[in-house]
Amino acid sequence: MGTDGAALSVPIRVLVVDDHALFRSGVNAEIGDSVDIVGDVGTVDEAIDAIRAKKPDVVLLDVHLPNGGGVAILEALADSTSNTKCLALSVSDAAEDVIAIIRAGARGYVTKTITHDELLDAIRRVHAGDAVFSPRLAGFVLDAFSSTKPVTSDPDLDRLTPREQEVLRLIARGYTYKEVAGRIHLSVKTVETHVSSVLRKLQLSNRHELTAWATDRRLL
Amino acid sequence: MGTDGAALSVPIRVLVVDDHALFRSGVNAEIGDSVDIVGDVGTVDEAIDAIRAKKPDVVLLDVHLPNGGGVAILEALADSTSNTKCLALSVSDAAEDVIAIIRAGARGYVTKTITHDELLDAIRRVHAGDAVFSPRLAGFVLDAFSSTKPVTSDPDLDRLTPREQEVLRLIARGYTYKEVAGRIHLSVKTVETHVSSVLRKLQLSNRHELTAWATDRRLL
DNA sequence: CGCACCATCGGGGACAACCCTGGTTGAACC
DNA sequence: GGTTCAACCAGGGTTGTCCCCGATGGTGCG
Repeated sequence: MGTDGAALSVPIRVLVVDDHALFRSGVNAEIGDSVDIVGDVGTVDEAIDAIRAKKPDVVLLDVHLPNGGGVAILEALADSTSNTKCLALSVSDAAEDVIAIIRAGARGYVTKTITHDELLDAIRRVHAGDAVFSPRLAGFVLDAFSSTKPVTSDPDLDRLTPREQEVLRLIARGYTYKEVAGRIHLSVKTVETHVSSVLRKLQLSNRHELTAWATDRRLL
Repeated sequence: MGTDGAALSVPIRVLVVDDHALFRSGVNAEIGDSVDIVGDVGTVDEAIDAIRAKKPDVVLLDVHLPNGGGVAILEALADSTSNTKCLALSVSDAAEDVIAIIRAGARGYVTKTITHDELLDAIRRVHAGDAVFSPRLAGFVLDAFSSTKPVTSDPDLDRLTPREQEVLRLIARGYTYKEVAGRIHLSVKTVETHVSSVLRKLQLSNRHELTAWATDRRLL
């Protein structure tokens, strides 16, 4: 069914980016009949130029390239308004590779162990706006995204008394001492005392660092 | 092939959470032969209790429930060390629903238009550690993840002179006037002047709002 | 050339932030 | 009953923030 689907409508215009010429010609031979391969290049700079010039529908993008890798290409094109989709294609199944290139804007990530039909399907789905991942890899992105390091028992935070934590939260949100005092019915001087001991206990020097500290731990 | 794959090995233990009893019995009838449905519940509290007690392999989780929805269940279980996977199952295909529940820790999201076989496949893949999405929905997560809304031509930002933007960046990072002055070799008074005009042009009242404004636009 | 705008710098003042040294109360613990 | 600690409050001082008023040069423009 692979070839038919593409041949019926306008074929998808694909650019292949990989620093190994043999691999590029392999891709060309495998899927060249089913999609319109508008070019194949081997360097970051060539890729950027080719994407700007030919505006392919989908870029088949190798992750590991000299001079910055696929991420460099995606970042260079981040501001362009084209609707070119990028599908990362790599031998690596390492979480950091996947996360880096997805964060840079790729719409999918498949390993080079993929079959002919699966690759065609992936290209079509990316072109249609879906995200495509080899089975295990999607989990990496979710792990990074859901960012669930609750750190329920934060040793630093535990050293603060309940009242100090309460004040900390309000200060980190940008309220002045006076506003905090009014909000939890204290005197300004008491708020100052609490903030001082919070700063001392956390080894911070001012409320700006405190805000950064709090946002780091997501206690807002 | 659906039934065979499950019957061969130990069947996957599934808990169904949905506030509509009819839907629960529908799921039960559809896939009860292929997986081991260890319970079906209709409220957040029941779900939390049931997950703790029965430790299912996969929770089929409705997104929209009274008292907090599926997100509340995921958050309540975030600290538990079980390896129960949650697959969100919803009528909604809204980006905010998808992002919220994935951020809370769900490992997949499919709409209720799914077919019998697709649902079984989704359950198996989630159980195996993959992430599963209905076609269009994965893109929502990637959009939220790659956080690439540079807003290169921000009209507000353009109204600032280059020097003002430079000072803005440093102030937003928490440096004091004195530190900014030392860093770009100006007098403190000049820094004050620049900050004042930045605050005036952006209609902000203090540096806390400025920090919030800057982080909003990711100019750090 | 006058004019607007930018960048640089200053004085003075009001207020907020931060630190220090105190104090009182109440609850918990030995 | 003495100790310890959280929570509350106060005075006084230094520094930082933000605003007002000004000033000087440089640049580009009609």
